Amino acid sequence: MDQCQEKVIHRKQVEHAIKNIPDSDTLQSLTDIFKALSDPTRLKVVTALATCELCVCDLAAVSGSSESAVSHQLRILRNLKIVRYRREGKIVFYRLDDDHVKSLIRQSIEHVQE
Amino acid sequence: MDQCQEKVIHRKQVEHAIKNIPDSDTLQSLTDIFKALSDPTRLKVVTALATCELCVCDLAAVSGSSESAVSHQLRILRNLKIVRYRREGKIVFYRLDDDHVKSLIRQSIEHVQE
DNA sequence: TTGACATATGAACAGATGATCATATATTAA
DNA sequence: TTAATATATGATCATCTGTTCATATGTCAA
Repeated sequence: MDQCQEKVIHRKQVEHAIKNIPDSDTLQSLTDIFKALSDPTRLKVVTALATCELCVCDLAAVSGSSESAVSHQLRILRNLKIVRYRREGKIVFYRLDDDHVKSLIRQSIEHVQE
Repeated sequence: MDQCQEKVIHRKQVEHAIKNIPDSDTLQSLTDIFKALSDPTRLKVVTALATCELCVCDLAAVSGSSESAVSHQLRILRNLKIVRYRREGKIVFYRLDDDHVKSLIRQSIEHVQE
């Protein structure tokens, strides 16, 4: 936008295109959520949690990875507010924080399978 | 699924959750597309292309990165069939391959902005 | 053909990422 | 309190990623 100015060939279209790019906060949120879902372990965890709440041990079994690895990934998902958790004694149950991600994945699957 | 079997605490839920995880081909396609959209340069390029076709130089200006960097990213988007291109003389015009990604991003923006 | 321009690509490098292992924390039961 | 269980976390490390720089390719005009 401020570089390569004299080389821009299609000025009108470029200006229009720039307007369509989300503001940097939105852009950051988008890349965050896409990145969260771009790892197979995390995507398995999230799709599993789309059915019901599960504990860390369940999620390790479901995703086929170690409990430690899952726990690390759950922290990432927690920080992004993609999952919530509740503790019940020794066990921590995770669930999706809301249904946004669920419907996003559902729609993505439709796209991919066409 | 085949490891940590004796530690699984909620067998029923785990079995149900596993059924909800997409098959490995679908999973791969999903992580591919999410990964493609998880980089700010690529996401800017894709959202820009949601308005109209643009050449590499335009996309460099639009995304605020070098033409070389954009070209590298465009190859990734090309390989994933997210963008197409056509050459017109010296200039190569890129556009979205279909509207799937466009609507996916549109929906994601709604999620993020709520 | 030569030169200029638009784009593509390979090599290299810094930074990010995800798994593992060891260890720490939290909870419960004995 | 101690031991056992479930989870969390820090350090480490191999791998992956995205950019830059140099160079190659393709196209057109002179």
